[in-house]
Amino acid sequence: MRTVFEKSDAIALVAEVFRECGYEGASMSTITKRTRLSKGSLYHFFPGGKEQMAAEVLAHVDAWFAREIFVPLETAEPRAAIARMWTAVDDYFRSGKRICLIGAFALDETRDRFAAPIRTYFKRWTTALEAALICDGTPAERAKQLSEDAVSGIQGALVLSRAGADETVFERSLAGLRNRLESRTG
Amino acid sequence: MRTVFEKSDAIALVAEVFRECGYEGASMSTITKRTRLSKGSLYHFFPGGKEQMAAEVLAHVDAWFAREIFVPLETAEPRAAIARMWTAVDDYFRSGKRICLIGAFALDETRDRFAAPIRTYFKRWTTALEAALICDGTPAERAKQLSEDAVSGIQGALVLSRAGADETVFERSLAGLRNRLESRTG
DNA sequence: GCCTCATTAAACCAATCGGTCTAGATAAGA
DNA sequence: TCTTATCTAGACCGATTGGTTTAATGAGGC
Repeated sequence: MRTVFEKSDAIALVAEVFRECGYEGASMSTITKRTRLSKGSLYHFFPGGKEQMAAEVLAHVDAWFAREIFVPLETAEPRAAIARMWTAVDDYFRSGKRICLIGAFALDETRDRFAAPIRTYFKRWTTALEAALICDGTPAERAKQLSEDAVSGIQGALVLSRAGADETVFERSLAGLRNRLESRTG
Repeated sequence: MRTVFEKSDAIALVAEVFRECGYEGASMSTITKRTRLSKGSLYHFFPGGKEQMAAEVLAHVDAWFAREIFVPLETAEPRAAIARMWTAVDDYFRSGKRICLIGAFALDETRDRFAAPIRTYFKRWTTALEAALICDGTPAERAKQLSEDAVSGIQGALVLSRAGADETVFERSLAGLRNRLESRTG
């Protein structure tokens, strides 16, 4: 049997495997099994092998966040953009059931392989949020702290959620972060 | 040449390798190289292999936190115990240069292997902190939220710090979390 | 000084790793 | 319809994986 994929499908499928297993934990055989893509297909789309797969997956994730969150924060009306950010985040991480690939890569030595895209992703997120807060009238110093708190709070909520202490912890944390951001903004 | 180790040394050394590489990323050859322990020694101390190493490392980390943080929160005077927690955390994570092994394990499928100790660690931390806050006069609902915020905030700060966006982000985040906890407590 | 036994070093193993290659299937253009 | 270029399946490769075994080492009790 032969099933034909497009590269964009392949990226999304491979992304999910990296998200679930991490870079080292995702072996080629795991990837072929879970994506149903054969090695032939994978090496056709990604001649650079596993490293290229991960690099393109990171770029794909970054592009999603840029489009849905960073650009709005950078260009749209601050309050609307921030509100949109919260719903996009909750949506993307499926209420804590899905983790942040880039955050996970940052924790172990995988970071060394992809240092630049990882740093850039977080830097752009905090900077964009900070700018939106300032634009909305928050003092610069406070805006910086609030934006870092929000982004790092999201990452922490994902860890706690995945740790399985509580099913509802992600939603609750997100609501708390959102509240804190809004009450200092308005 | 022959160097003799004790098991407790072995656990601490192996822990550092898991922390840096993650469970899957830490191959036996990586572990032998970085710890300078031969396979013979490792399998002598941990007949159950890599899985037993990780299990004992998790127990070792949990014991440290229990002794230095959880038990004080559960039994000592709340304010002193909370103050002690912050210094212990900053110390343990070396100002963000070291990550939380248990948090990292929670993110990928390694979690499925060690679900119970991972869940217990975070549950005990949040519960102990919550109890200390209540004991100090914080309303129950608020105490729950504050304790979750603090623990997840620490995990998030470690992610951001390792992502390398900023050298000082961990200290700054920790100070912010501490402030928030104290201002609502006092 | 001599045993004893916990501990170590390193050769060794099957299984799996990431990666290559080839033969065949198939869609699209001429 | 025939050709061509793209894509897929899976056998195959050497290297590395987690794990086992065996012989040697050496500290501590006698």
